[in-house]
Amino acid sequence: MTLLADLADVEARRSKSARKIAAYITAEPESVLSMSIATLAGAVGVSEPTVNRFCTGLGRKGFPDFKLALAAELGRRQPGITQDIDPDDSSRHIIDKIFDATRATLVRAQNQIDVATIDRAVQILGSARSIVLCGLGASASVALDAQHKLLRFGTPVIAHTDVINQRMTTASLTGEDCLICISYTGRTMATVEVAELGACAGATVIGITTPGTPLTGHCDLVLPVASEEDTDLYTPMTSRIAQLVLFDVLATKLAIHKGPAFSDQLRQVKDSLKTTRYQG
Amino acid sequence: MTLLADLADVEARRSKSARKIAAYITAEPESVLSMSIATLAGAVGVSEPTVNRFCTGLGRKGFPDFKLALAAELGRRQPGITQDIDPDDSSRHIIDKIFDATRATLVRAQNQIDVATIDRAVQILGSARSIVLCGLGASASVALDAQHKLLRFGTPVIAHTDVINQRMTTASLTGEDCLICISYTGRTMATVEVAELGACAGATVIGITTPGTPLTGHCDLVLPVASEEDTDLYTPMTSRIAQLVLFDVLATKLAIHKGPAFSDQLRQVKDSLKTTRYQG
DNA sequence: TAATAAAATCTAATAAAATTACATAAATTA
DNA sequence: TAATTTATGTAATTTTATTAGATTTTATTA
Repeated sequence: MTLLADLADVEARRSKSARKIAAYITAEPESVLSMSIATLAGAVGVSEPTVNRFCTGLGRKGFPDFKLALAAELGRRQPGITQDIDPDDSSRHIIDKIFDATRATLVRAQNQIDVATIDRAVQILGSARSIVLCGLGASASVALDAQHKLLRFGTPVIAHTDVINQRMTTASLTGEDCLICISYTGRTMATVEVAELGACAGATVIGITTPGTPLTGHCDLVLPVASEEDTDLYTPMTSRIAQLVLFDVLATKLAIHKGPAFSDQLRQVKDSLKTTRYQG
Repeated sequence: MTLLADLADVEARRSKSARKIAAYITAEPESVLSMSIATLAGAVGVSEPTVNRFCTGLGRKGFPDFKLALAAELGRRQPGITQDIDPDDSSRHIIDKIFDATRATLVRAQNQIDVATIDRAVQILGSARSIVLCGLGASASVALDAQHKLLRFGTPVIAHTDVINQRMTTASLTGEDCLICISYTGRTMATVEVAELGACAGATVIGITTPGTPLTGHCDLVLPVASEEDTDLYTPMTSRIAQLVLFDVLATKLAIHKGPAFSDQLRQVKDSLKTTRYQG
């Protein structure tokens, strides 16, 4: 179910008209849902059969079937309404609400991701001499999770969750090093100061935070994380989940970036753990 | 979840034919997507205009529009099939695949949750004298995240990510303490041994792991976490996300369990952080 | 560069599907 | 039980999508 991604691929592989259609649909997919094949053909400037061939070419039965697939895809992208938790809710309700809220956060984060920014971050991580991760509170465990993911790449990486250690390490970074500061609020003074220290030391600073906050001022690159919470007393903070998945994306892209020879190293790291486990 | 919920409401409010239609669609919504209005009318045993009126009665423009809404709704419910990541995938594809895989894991975890088990876990946590969290590797950051969530409840809680410290602490637990062991594989020897130590010491042991693994043997209560991975080299480990959300559920239920007086304490903890942040 | 072949696209005709108008039947109420 | 409202079905109409065949565009080769 990667219809929208397939649409992006059309850009390269298919004919001129197909590209025009794909571009139009990518630009405003929602409006296509309420169009007939004639309306869409007119809007794009091609004939109806061309639109129809476009749909069948993408593996659909026809235009209506294509619209259904598009609707399903968009539905997945549209965050459901996140509802506050009521102390009187049943356990089942609470579970559903928390999972729904988490999914909604993921959807928002996914929509927010800019491919070019990710690619630049991967470039930076791939060429960094060392990587330092800083986070406090909930962001501390995100930093540690990221450390665990990045360890396997061979590049020296450390997550600091102690303000003193963060400052000591950061102050002695060089232009070849990369500092990743994680803060959901982007306002934690200690973390902002660490980012500033890192920037002064010449390190490339990547911020994983809410855009437009004090932290972003000291960052060379900001990976925005959807933020729309802290409204309700009981609803948990879900943005850290989005941050974790963001690191999943970075680590995965980095592994691919390193090339096929590197996959042997990944396997070695995996194998190194075998003796620590009871075999199934 | 508007449309499917609306369908359930139809049961009560609308006419006989409308109920028949709603029942049919509720029973197998996916198959309706590939039906024409005539096919559906035939399957249900009503006329085409009746189906049409049913759709408009639910606030849709007509049958095709209804199908689009249904497709969107189903798309939100059922995460796409998790696809392995191909090194040749575009960045957009990789991002979508990772987010989809994460959502799929969440859906699986959500379906797997047993309300009674959660409630029992909350009971245990609520009455524990102290809580010890143990995890290694990826589970270490889950333990730390859980610690961060549980800190605000006042009960002494600590996450250990060092095997020696884990054993030392665990061995000296009492029957009033609670030990939470986190391991996605359920086969990490060190963690299994820690669980055993804790059980011998008399502590209540909660395992957050895959059912049917060595770890579960030493647990008083197992919170299962959907596991279906490690197949692909590049696809990231998503079960830790499910574990985090599981802790969100536990912490939220615990906050409610503690009663309304406790919400003041929650606010105090929140307020205690204010001076560490730049105000927006 | 011109001739030829392949493809992409369009116009027009056909088929399919959905909607509307109107008639009939069922249910509800006085 | 008759009157009235509401629900449902039949058939006609309209909208929408698909197919067939002609035409143009693009690519290929002599």
